Amino acid sequence: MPAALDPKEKQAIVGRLFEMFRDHGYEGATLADLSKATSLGKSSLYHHFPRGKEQMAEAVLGQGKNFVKSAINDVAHSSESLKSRIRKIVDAFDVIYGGGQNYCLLGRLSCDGIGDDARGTLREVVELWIDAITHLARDSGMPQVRARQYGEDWFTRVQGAIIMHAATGNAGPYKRTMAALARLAKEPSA
Amino acid sequence: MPAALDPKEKQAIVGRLFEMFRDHGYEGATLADLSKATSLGKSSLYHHFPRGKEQMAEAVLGQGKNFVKSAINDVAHSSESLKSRIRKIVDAFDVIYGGGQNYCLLGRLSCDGIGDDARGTLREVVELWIDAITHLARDSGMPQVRARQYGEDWFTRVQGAIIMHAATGNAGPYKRTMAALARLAKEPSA
DNA sequence: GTCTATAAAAAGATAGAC
DNA sequence: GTCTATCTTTTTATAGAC
Repeated sequence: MPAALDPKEKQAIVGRLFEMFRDHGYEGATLADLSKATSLGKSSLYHHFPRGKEQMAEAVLGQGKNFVKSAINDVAHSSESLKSRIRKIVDAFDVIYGGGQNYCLLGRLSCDGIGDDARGTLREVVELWIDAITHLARDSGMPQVRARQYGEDWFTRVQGAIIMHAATGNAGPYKRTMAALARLAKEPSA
Repeated sequence: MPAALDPKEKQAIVGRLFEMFRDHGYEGATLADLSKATSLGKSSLYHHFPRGKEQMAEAVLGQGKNFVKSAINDVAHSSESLKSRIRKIVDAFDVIYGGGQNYCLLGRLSCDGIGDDARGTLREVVELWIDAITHLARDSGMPQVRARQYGEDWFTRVQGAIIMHAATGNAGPYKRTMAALARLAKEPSA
């Protein structure tokens, strides 16, 4: 059990690692970068993550999973009105993506050489995300198969929109993607 | 003029570099990797690309630009029927993306630390791509503003579909994205 | 134009003191 | 739990022979 410091502190450290992996990718984030970002020496990082970067990526994806579970999936399955759930979810995405200007940790790491455990968690996060949107689409009146496709395609559009912004600075696709989700609450079926 | 070998050979070398940058990203592709992939010693690579990886990435993106220009943009603006143009373009994407199983060089490098010249070329390639799809949408009967959005959003979906496949192995979004383009030829306006 | 050899820098990882 | 110091390996880059 190499963890024995305040969970709050640990979470804050993982949060800094999160930003580094998100912004620089797995290969692009060096130990020196991660050390500086956390204000911890390299040895301290190894104390908390004995298996090095690989374990740090796992922790970061675990935090991402917690976020998606609580701020996206749980909200989608809550008992609030469809409109209210969608608004909260769009807001959550806007926060984590800075209105479409940030990179996405999931998209970034999905093409990188992360370990098998991290990759498994990555898949779980994506599934939680898609399941949430599928549920919203279902509640808007779509039949199951179509709702599932909607969920997959909406995830797809978000990921692509992040790349679009990175490549050209154009945030239009991101905005339209969020607007499309909001329309689910207004149309009998989209 | 550090280039003085058969243009065909050079093109083949850049093609191998293309695959390495596409599959491993800019940071992830090491000189050792690139050397092995091209069957050229590191010194030989520096002979052809004196500024190292940065210049290699520029060459690779230049080749990508040529491809998008000739196999996508020129085709979109040709005098063939809309249906025929769309089929050729979908086929071209299927070849370069292996039916949605390959990574995309553009998406990959757009988040990496490439140099300013390479980034400029990257933007140009994306613009050629979007312009091509916009032109097809226009020809299908869409008004200009909507057609441009269609082009941007279609690029977005393709990029996202590549990430979806990388993250989960699901090629559905890629297939649906290609199918959506094909539908442009069948509907009076989509 | 390509190679072997080598240098210089950076990255990942560990030892051991405090 | 954190640090400084150190070590190993990898990566980038160059020199110089062929």
